[in-house]
Amino acid sequence: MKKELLHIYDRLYRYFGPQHWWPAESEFEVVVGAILTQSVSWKNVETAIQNLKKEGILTIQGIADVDKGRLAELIKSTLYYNQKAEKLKRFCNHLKENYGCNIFKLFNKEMYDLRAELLSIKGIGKETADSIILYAAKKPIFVVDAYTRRIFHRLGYFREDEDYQSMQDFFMGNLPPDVDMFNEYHALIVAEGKDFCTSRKPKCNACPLSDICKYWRK
DNA sequence: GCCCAGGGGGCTC
DNA sequence: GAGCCCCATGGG
Repeated sequence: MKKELLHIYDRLYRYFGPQHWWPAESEFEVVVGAILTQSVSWKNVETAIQNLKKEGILTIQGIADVDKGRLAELIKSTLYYNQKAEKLKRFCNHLKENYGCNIFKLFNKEMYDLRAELLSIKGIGKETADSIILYAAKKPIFVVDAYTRRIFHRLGYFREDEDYQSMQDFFMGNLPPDVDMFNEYHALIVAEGKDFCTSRKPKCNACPLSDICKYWRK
């Protein structure tokens, strides 16, 4: 199993090349992006991040202090903007109240303590928490998402409705805990999902995994 | 006009 | 624990 997973990783890496995730200028910007990208394409997030930078409030203090309606306006491109404005404020207030706005004090925690604390903040679920842990805190947790489920279901590893935790356990139980590899693997899965393993009409003939995919047997 | 994109929470049973 | 609904932009 380990060899199979590493083989798939190698295939994707050779095809797509390094993905350079997470595109952000700071650890805090990763967190903001992780919340804003919930159920929306990254393009929409970039617009919002630029707005926050222009406004000069892409800081913990800045978001904690800005008017909630104003914040919602600035991130309007990211869908569910009212809820996301609340989420950003909740996270920043948590950092302000417990860590004096120093995100690294939070990130210094042991990985699973950090995960539990992130999950306790309303608006941060498993995928968002794990993205923060891997891409901002740089600890070796495997991020799972809808693409992961779809691709590995079609490859024959998961059921169509496989739950998050069992998918994460599967990867973490069969791969060495390597931050750089986990970083690339998740990003490569997203690239594969976007370009080939799409939900409606998968482009199987061009897919770098088609010859080992159960879904493509015609 | 439709569908879906780098989800999460809340509610019911 | 599963099954539903809500949130509410932008690109193809």
